[in-house]
Order: sequence, then C-alpha cells, then structure tokens
Amino acid sequence: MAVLRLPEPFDFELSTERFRAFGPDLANLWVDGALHRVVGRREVRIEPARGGVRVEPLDAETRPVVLKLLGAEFDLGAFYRWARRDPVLRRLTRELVGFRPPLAPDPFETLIGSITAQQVSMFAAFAIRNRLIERFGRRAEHAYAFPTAKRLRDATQDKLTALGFSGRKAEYVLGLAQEPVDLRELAELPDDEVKRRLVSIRGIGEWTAIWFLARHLARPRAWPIGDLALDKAVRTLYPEAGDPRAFGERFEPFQNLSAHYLLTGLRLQV
DNA sequence: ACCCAGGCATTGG
DNA sequence: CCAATGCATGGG
Repeated sequence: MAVLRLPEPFDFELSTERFRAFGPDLANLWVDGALHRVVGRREVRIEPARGGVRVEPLDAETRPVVLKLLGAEFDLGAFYRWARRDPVLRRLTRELVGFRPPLAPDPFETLIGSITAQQVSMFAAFAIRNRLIERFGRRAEHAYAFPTAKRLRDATQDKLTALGFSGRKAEYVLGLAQEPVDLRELAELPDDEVKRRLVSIRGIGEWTAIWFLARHLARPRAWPIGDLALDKAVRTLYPEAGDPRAFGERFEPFQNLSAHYLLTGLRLQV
C-alpha cells in the first residue's frame, strides 16, 4: 500500500477543509472523500490512512508535492506547547488538533489565486478561479492542472474579463504571465526580500505578498496584514486588541500558524 | 435594489 | 504622507 506517513498530529478532514469551504476547487478537488490534484501530467488521489495518507500514485515526483499540500513541514508540537500560554490559542489548538494549514505547492498558482481573491468574497473568488482553470487549465481525470504562465500567455484582456475578472485584474494576470522573474528562486530569500520583490510587480500588494510567504513558502512569521477575515477573527477572539497590524507581534514566532488557526477557528465556529 | 466580502493602483490633496 | 475612488462577482 502506498501510504505516505505524515508527522503527528494530523487530521485529514480538518487540513483539507479549505478546499471545500468555499465551494469546489477544481485544482484541489474533493472526490468521494479524497483529495485529487494534478502533479505533472498525472492526477494524484490522496485519501486518509492510518498514520498519514494513501497516495496514488506515490513516487519521487508526487511525494514532495503531497507533503507540501498537506502542510507536513509545520512543527505543530512546538506551536501547541507555545500556544498554551495564550487562552484563545490554547482552546483553538485543542479544538483543531491535527489541523495542518494546506499549502499551495506552486508559486505562480499562489499569486494568481490571491489576485482573484483580492477585495471580493471567497465564494466569488473561487467561482472566478474555477472558470479560469476550466478555460486555461488542463483536465486530467477529475481534477485540473492549474493554468501555467505559458498557457495564460494565450489569454487576452477580453477572455479574462469574460470569466469575471475586473479589467484591472485581467491586466495583473496577463502581466504576471509575461513576468520574466523566476518565482522559484524566491524560496531562497529572506521574508523581507521576497516581499520587496513581489510588491514591485504590478497587482501584487502587501496582502498578496504576505499570503505568498504564508501559504506557499510556509514562513513561520508571516502575518497577513490587511486581511479582512483575519482582522475580524482577531477582533472577535481578542476584543481587547488594538491595531491588528501590531497585534501580530503577540504571536511571534508563530504568526503563520496562529493566523491559520484563528481563521479556521472562526470559520468552523469552535 | 441594495450591501459587503480574506486589495490594489491611481489620483488628488 | 494620507484620503478618496473604481472595480466585478456571489451571497445575504
């Protein structure tokens, strides 16, 4: 059996909740209790198993992607020990034991996804993103491979606005598809440098850059300043909180995991 | 018919 | 430096 072990604790349902919470996600598709995603040319099926997940096919190409996707790199033990000192996080970490924030394995996909989510509701964002995937991605068996930069170079302003992008966002997507910078090399750079380079690209502001650090690079200290949902979660769970921007320091050095637990905690009403 | 939702660039003080 | 503005969709 092709079982991929994940560090304990791990809760499959909780960790994949985001892929279902806002409607279907054609690139991370829920099919009969399993998560489907295209890696390279092949569709991979990921389902819960004792001690981890059953992955089909499991090999040198799919293994690292699945580990990334399921947040295997987070050190939950250290986070949980640290969280005991904060009453809110102590409760959330106990309610959400084994929740590993799902990560976006591909940098281009991460940025395009964030652009679609700028300013609109997550339901609207997922709807538009799914139409982009259907139109410019490649379907495998059930799931789709997210559109590559190369494929999106065939897009035009009109084709993108027809999918629901605003004119401005269509420009951002086209610009990013032409962008010569190698997004993969950002992984080697410190947080501030990644942020500086990303923000210099049109359509990418502070919010998008920080989510890239958090959700693609899994940087522990990424704290999504300016995120409406996170601000709301902070105001709800910490009524005494002042400026959410400064409030992130409270979670040093676990801002990323804290943000994910606050958001998911609020969404699941725990 | 509103209003709000996991922002951003642009413009004008 | 900060405030105001337009943007397109989905859900309430």
